[in-house]
Amino acid sequence: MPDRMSFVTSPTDPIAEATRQWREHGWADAAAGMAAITSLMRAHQIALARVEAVLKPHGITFARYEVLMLLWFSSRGSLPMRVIGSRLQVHPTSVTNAVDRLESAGLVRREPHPSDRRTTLVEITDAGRDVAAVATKDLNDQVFTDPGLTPEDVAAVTSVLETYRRNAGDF
Amino acid sequence: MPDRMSFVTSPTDPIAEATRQWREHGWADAAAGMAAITSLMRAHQIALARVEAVLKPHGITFARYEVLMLLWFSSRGSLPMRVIGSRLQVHPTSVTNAVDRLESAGLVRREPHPSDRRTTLVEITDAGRDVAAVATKDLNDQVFTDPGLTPEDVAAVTSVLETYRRNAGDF
DNA sequence: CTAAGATAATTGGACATCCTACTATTTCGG
DNA sequence: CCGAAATAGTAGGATGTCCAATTATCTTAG
Repeated sequence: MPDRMSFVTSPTDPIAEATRQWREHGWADAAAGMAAITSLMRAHQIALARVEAVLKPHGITFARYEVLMLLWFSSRGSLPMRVIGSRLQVHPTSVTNAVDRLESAGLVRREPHPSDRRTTLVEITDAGRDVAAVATKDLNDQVFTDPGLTPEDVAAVTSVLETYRRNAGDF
Repeated sequence: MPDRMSFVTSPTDPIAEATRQWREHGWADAAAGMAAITSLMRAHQIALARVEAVLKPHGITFARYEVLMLLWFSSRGSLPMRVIGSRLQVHPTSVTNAVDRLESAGLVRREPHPSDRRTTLVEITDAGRDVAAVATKDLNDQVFTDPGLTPEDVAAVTSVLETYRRNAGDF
């Protein structure tokens, strides 16, 4: 009675299935790379959803959280837009977007740069520091402390992706 | 003259810097998980940009490419919208969006399901098969065959992310 | 010292993703 | 066998990301 029990059988991993297809079509040399990159896409989707779910009650997204933490950790509590974009490796327009929303929520404020009038400094507010602290506590407790892998696997994936990022010129 | 040579010094990895901050703030237990997940976000960004750059000349995005490949590999060349969403693990509205654009480009067509009128079948066209074939060749040549990591690292990251995905109920 | 080039930020447009309805079917329990 | 519940797909809205173009402001070469 295999059908009655089908709910306990593991469906095939779509990526394993794609790998099989790649080999069958004569693309064996590319199969492993395809699997790695596709895995990255899916894993990202899963991780992002988990993180966003924790942040949602605090009224921020991961993109805005990253901006907030960057400002929180900065010595003056403020950074130029440009620096934020370069640290987070996102397009200047994404920074504008994130800062717009953070500013509307009162978590940061824009200040003119004292010596370069092209530059806008983004400064974290007290409310921003509060949100950053509470959100970080929740993220640490609910996601980062147990991200869903063994500590060995966590270290392994971080290490390999560090190599990948360095090779890509990420830092 | 360290300043004159600064262009050859490696700037600090923002993730390594964040890890240091996490430990300093007493969140050592969460530091590794934070680093892993943040690495995943950055690596995803890099990989997606590379893939999209290759697909752009073919007039498709990675999201649409995945739909196209799923249909190409299917025995009948067609699948219900619902199945596409469940294989790719994306929201039904994302499938609607991708299929709308693929259909506008003539790469797929919507057909009524013969027995269930709620269901829409998406069928790949000849033009769709052509685009899938050429785009795959380019992706294999320009990205997947040499994704930017050693074969060992590629295997390692794929394996760990497979565990991650399985733990998350991805398959 | 001025004009050309570089840099900082923003605006507007294109896409992808999700969520919350909402409609149309199909399935199923009393 | 009929009405409630489940399922399939879509429309509208929010968010994030990128690109191209624009405005303002430095910087620098001649």
